Amino acid sequence: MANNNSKPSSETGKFQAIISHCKEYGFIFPSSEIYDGLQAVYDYGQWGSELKKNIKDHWWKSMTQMHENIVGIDAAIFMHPTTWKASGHVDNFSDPMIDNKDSKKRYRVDHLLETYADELKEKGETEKAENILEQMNALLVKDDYAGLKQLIEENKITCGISKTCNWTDIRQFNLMFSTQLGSVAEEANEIYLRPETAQGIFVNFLNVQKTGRMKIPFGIAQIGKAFRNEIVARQFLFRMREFEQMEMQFFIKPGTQKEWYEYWKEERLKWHLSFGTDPAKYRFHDHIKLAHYADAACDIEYDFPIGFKEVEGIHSRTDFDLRNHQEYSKKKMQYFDTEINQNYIPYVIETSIGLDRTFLMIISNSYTEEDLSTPEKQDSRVVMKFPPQLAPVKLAIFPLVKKDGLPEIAKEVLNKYRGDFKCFYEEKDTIGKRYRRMDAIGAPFCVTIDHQTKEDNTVTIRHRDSMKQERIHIDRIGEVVQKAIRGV
RNA sequence: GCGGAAGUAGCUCAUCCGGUAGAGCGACAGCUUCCCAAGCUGUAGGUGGCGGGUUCGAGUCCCGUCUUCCGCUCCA
Repeated sequence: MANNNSKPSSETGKFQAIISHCKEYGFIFPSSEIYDGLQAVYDYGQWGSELKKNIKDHWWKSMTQMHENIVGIDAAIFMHPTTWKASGHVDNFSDPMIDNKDSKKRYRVDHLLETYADELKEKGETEKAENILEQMNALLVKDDYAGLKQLIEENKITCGISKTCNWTDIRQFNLMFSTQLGSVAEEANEIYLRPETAQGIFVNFLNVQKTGRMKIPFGIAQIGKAFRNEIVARQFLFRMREFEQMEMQFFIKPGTQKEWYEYWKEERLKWHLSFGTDPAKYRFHDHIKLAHYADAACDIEYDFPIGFKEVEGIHSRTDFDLRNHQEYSKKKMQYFDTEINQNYIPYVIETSIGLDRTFLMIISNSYTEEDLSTPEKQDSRVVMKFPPQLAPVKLAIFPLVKKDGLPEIAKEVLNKYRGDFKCFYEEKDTIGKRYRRMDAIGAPFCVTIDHQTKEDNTVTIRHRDSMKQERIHIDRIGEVVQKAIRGV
């Protein structure tokens, strides 16, 4: 899979340009920037937060409003610590790592030893290989890092690059952030900030099923923050330590997971394409190596300026989570299916999309630099071609000049529509400058009130993408805008 | 975490061999302007990432530190 993701430098230049644009026009700021920022944490600015909210609303509606068998919840970020034992996050996401001092390469300790064991097996030394793996597992269970290092050194396991056995001490990288619950330090319990929102759904499975009288198959959707201590968190919004997920867990009858997995794959891709994006910008990536909880998994990848990257994951999670919660909590996580007169633990298909990644996807897909030069004059513009439904500002309202009563009429228009959708009023600078500023934040429409408006109640409405203008009656503005923002 | 590069006004950058910072764009106020940025006038913005050292004197030299970018490594 080596380098099919790499992009020419002009494309990484585009990524830089997008990052700059996001900061310059109030979409994204580095977190606590006045203190030099905080690595891999970002804040959403005045237009970014509008865009983000619009994406959320659109997803939420497509799940809970457009499906009668999907409901939403909003579970807390703090959860009982046992949740993460049951989910496997405590044991499966704290990998010991080791670095070779000469090549500076970093390895997962278990991978390093397993590779060595495989080599031994190839040479026919099966017994020795098994022995090493046995020792490794025993040491891993005890978190005996000194012992693991010793095991590596005793066997003279070398780095593939440097061919030396010059290793650092073993260090552990924890996926989850922890904090203390309880006001007195000594009595406080260590709890985690959730690394995924899904568990909030699983622990509420029975509550929702019973109080909502839900019948399988049904889904529970949730939007919320999650936190992960990534080893390397970079690439702008793509890999953040604090991020937001939009997840839906779909509970189904065991044995039907194949069909439902395929169904949701298709359904989710349709959602993405509903933005009018070029289908060639998307691809599925099927997982060969599956996470500990899945029996099938794929990603929907989008062709970012930095290459095809995962935006959404669709996982067939089996009954792993509910079964484990049943075990740890001693509460029956079962559903009585009246059709077959039987109890069972439902299987689950998960769709999990990164909100921040979706945001970055929409931004990347919308960001356009246009050369508008004519023989007489050099000209260019940057325009965010957002789907109108997602645009942070729907309508900009300008008086052509700020006199002759034009601002008064413009403000009447503003007051008429500001309750229906986000409007922006501006009366300074030349009309051209104002148009271009609106292009930069992606407002799909600008209306301009001019002297003719006073005579016949018509205004010009200017379309963002084509820059075309048309003259319409002042009472038709709302209808034109509404039609566009319904049409995603 | 490692290697490389960089950090000067909101943005892009300049300041030659150390002598207490300057431009364009932008912003703001006003003028002009009857529909697509770069007409006119004026104003405000920098303890040169931060800390220390050398020096009569440091944005400029040295050390440390933080942050960002590129590459490597790792991954729900």
